[in-house]
Amino acid sequence: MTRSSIAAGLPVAVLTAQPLDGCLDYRAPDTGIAPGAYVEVPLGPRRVAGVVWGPGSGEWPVEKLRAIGRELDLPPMRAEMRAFLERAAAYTLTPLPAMLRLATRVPGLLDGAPMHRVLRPGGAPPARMTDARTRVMDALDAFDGQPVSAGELAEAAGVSGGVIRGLIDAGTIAEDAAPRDTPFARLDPDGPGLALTDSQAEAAAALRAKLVAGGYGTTLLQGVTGSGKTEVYLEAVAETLRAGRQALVLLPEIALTGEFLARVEARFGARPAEWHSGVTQSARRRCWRMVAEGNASLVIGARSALFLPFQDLGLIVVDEEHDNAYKQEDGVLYNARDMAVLRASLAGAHVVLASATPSLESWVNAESGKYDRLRLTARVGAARLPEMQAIDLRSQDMPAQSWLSPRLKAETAQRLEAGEQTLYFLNRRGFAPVTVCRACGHQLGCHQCDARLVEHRFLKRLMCHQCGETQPIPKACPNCGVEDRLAPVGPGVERLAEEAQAAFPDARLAVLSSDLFGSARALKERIAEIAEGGADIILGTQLVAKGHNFPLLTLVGVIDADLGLQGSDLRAAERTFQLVRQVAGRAGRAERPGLALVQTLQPEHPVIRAILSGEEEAFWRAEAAEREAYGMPPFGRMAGIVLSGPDVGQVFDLGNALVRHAGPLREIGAEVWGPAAAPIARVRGRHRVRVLVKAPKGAPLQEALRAWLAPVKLRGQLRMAVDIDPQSFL
DNA sequence: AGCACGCCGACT
DNA sequence: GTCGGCGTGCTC
Repeated sequence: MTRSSIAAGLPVAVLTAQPLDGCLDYRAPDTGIAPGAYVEVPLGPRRVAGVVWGPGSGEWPVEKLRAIGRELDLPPMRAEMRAFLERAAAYTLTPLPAMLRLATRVPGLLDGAPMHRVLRPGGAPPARMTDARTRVMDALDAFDGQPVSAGELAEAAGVSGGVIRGLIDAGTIAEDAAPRDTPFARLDPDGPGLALTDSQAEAAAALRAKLVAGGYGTTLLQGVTGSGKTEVYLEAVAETLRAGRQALVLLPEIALTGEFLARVEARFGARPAEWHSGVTQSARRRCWRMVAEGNASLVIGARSALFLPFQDLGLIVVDEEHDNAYKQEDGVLYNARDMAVLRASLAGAHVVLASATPSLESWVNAESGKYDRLRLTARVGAARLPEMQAIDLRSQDMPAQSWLSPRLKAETAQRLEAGEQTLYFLNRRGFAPVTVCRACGHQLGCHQCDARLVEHRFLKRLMCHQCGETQPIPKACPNCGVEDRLAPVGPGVERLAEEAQAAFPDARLAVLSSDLFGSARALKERIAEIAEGGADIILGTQLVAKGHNFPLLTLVGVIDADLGLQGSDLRAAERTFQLVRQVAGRAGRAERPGLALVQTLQPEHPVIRAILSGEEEAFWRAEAAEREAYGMPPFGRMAGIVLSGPDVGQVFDLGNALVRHAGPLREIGAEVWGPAAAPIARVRGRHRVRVLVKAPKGAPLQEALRAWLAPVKLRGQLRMAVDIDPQSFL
């Protein structure tokens, strides 16, 4: 029993993942119990998992307390992890139990470590030795004490299960129970890495020095596409492994993990643990338990891996840190990049934020010295940054409903001639974004959501990109009933493919769009095929902006650079800049120089100019100045309150009531806007309304929000979600 | 989250 | 009469 242990019979606060406001009090078992212990507790008619959070509140009469069921056979949750969950809950205004749920979302937590039977020599010789039996015993010897199941042994010896069974019955082979989940293979930090360039080696040395010094710190690893950021931060991982600590690498997209795992395996000689939505239940259980026991030294994962029970976390890498996939948009609303920094600061770990085009938040933190910064300015090997040029669409002679300019087509023809690849980037899935009736002008929309229906010609259906629902393409206009007058308007990648195929009939085309692949695996395979030359022209949505290597690619055409610049969203410029830069970075990664052509109607726009000139710092400075002028993040703080319900009037009434009683917000000098229709105004029949709050930097925003929202009672179907640091704030 | 309680419509 | 729809409320 440790010093902080709670003695037998005293009230104990236990946190469960049930959607309550906080802990419940239970009676400590006869042995006493220490904070952090994983326990099973009775709750109503059920038994649920929980974590001992500390001494009980004492608010519940002691005689009414129920006893803790039992302590689970798991290493206790560390104090720093409990602190992390509390701080994350307070920051995101999430109830603590919901936070715990993220940290205990693993199959079979209550079941204990699953066991299976393993075999070892039993000593007793069989009455009769046969040829098959000899092979089995030889095979068993070859396993040399490693746990082996009956099935594995039968396969190794080339015999049927019956032979093994006979030997077990004879006592020649003995059975033991052993945990089914085994430790991950030790990773060799000194395995063969790629040779580093001078600037890579310099950056790696700087990171190693920080890790050796120990303690919390955050480094922005800012390197142009193709500069080899991965190899640099893998050196930081190596240093963490040398110190015997655990490392976590977060990736924005699970489609990227395959390529990445292969790289890690080449560098460290074994596969690391994996944690994301594509991992099977049993692999998930093994990962969680091994991380908790310190038997997994490196985890490659999606944002939720941040909540794994690391014992000694030394390093978190957030790759492509600007990617908005790090922002969880439903359930608990958190930004994994920010939570990584929080967790590391509590664990005494280092954070590496890697990106070619950092988020403005991280860039500002590096400028102000809050984060360290390492730059990689040169591409590895012969690869050079592509030349970037604008194509002013106003000066190009193009027929209606066509999107490939003569200039872009001419360059493409040259690449086809030379056997090189071309990529057309258009961030629009489907065939056409709008379907309009030529008779009455009606635009086909989703009846569930306020979104237009997008024609998908491959599927031969109309799809709502909000709720994913599809329907056949109608013959008659649902508004005026006139037949055969529905026409697609505007381009999607599928339509662009049609135009490209017409222009280059002999070219092999590949369309890369998330909706065309049933699984991450299928997508991965297709990308590998294309990288090896399986296509001449690649047509892609933003999917292609994320870290895939196409060595034969020498020309990138950005079909519509203006797409992201519309609207008044302050983040739109940042996103466009990041996306176009990342896509352009795909060109000329091997020995051949690349060219990126950016089609635009506004070549004089500051964002387009920054993209073309490569004056990245100028772009960030200009963006930062603009945000500062408006008091926008990161120079001010924002929160969005999203209200939803089936009755639009009710939802607005609640919004108006909130705004009328915004006293606690005014007290901290915050501004309140709204209520207004949320950026996605209707989803699956639920109307969404948003109230935006903007507070000065340093104001106690969460505290004020709590005071403001505490009295709100949600009636009926009404729901409320608080989004701290929303991604869009138009 | 589950699971019970409770209060109104269409059946034996 | 009662079987069952799911709105509301509770779990130490």
